[in-house]
Amino acid sequence: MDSEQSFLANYNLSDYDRPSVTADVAAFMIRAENTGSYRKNPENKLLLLLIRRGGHPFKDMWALPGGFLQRGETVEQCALREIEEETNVKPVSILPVGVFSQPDRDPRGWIISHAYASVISEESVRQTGRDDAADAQWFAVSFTCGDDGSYHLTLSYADITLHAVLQAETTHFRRTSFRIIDSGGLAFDHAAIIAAALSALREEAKHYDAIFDFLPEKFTLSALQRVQETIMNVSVLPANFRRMVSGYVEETDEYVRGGGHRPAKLYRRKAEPL
Amino acid sequence: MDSEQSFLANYNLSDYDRPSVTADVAAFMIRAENTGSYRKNPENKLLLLLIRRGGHPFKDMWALPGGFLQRGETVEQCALREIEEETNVKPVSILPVGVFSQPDRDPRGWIISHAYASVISEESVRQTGRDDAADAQWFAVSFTCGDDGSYHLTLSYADITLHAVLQAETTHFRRTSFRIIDSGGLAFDHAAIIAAALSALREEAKHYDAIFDFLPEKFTLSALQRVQETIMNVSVLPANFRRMVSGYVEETDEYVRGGGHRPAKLYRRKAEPL
DNA sequence: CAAATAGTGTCTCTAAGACAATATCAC
DNA sequence: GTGATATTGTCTTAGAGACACTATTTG
Repeated sequence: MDSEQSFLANYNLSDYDRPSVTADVAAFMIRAENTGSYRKNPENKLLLLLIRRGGHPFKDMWALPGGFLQRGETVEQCALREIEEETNVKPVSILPVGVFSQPDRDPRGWIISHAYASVISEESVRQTGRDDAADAQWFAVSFTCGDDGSYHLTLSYADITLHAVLQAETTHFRRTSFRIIDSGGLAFDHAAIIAAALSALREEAKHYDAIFDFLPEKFTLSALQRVQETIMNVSVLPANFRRMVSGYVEETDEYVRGGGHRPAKLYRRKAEPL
Repeated sequence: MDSEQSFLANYNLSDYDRPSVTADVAAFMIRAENTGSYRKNPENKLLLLLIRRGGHPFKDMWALPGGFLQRGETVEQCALREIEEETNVKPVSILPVGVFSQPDRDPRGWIISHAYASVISEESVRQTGRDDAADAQWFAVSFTCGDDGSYHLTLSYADITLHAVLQAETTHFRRTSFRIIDSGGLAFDHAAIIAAALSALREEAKHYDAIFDFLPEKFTLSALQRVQETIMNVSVLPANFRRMVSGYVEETDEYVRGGGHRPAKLYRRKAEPL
């Protein structure tokens, strides 16, 4: 009968078969683009960061940023590290999306991926983000649901357009997973990961939880509403939106002037929603 | 410049440092225990399956069933396999709870765990489950929240009582994780996994989504209500509960008699809630 | 009949959606 | 003034919680 200490001294994990473990991150940002008129408010575009693969497999195709889990870090820390390495920006928040472990999902071998969605504010990218790497680009996102449970994911940057088609499948506990019909030129199973990340992001936005991280500390309520509408892809009446978020924000005494219309009060996220 | 084929032929994943990967499952069951009176309905007990560890580390302590991911299966399939190996019952449903990857969580080394909650019906355990293994037992669960965000998890079976204390910590996106204050004699970080699984189960039960899996195909609405109340640890007025689940169930033409009171109609889960 | 559960009806309150109306700026 | 957004108020409707009431069985 041996002690725990001697057991552990003789224990060798490498006796067992092990997969490689990665974290892949769908990093989202919203860019406010000015309209022609000095009166009108800017229009929002939802953007997703993609990396052009330099090597095999899926060479020259676009993929989510990600990388292998390193010893001494958690999977979440790995995801944060990867996104920071790629953008030089610390994401405001990170959200677990799911584990992708189909044995054949990676032609290199047995690799399971932990998917995360992360939110990056435009402000932080302007301040510290490098936009110089040609292999990393922000793609405009369109994600629409057909009436038969099919989803269309369109990612576009300059003259590049990736169009993926997915089929939503409801698993237990009304969770949905996405089966790839057409990867649209995205590497690995990343089309399905992106779809899952967008669904997770929308689920959070429902409760006004992901939307603040896209904006600077102080914001107008209409800017917050545009973020909400950009993510959810539906529009809300301003009066109702104000009432609904009123519990999550607090006034400041500052205003935004110069818009050719009534100045808007700046708000701040309230620490304690209730 | 080499082709993708030759790249993959020379690619060797074992060049990289890899963790071991496990799935751990919190399997829940509800047992209806008859009261003394012939009139009264049975009382429900929420049960959790624990395994007494036969070897180091944490020898002789209680732990969640689980095991290493095998080549060729997904993490979810691994969780299902582990719970089926242990109980001889195929769980009705399985729910991802989180990934636990703190580097020091397992004294054997670098092991990351994928936690699942699963629901098993009492009926299926009575039919095919072996209850003979002395190292696998169903523990009665009590999980209560203090007013300061501390949680008390009490697991009891016969004369064994495990009492763990945890601190809830709200991470981003109002997800809560649990920090172990006192493991209460549970192995590894399983106290935190169990707390997370119970929280996830309650979250599902809010939408009447996990509760059907505890019951046989046909059930009375009051039995369904007792399941809901057992999981959520709150009581509801019968009239309101009936109205709220009315969209999720459909009538059968069968009745349960012999209860010393008005017979109850049996219901069935409705396939399409809306 | 008594005790217990099964099942229905209805009141109130709140929250969400729709919409009307006013306020305030820059040009 | 005009065109745009900012902001407030109110009407209606749907759903949740509370509660009163009826129905039905078995010892």
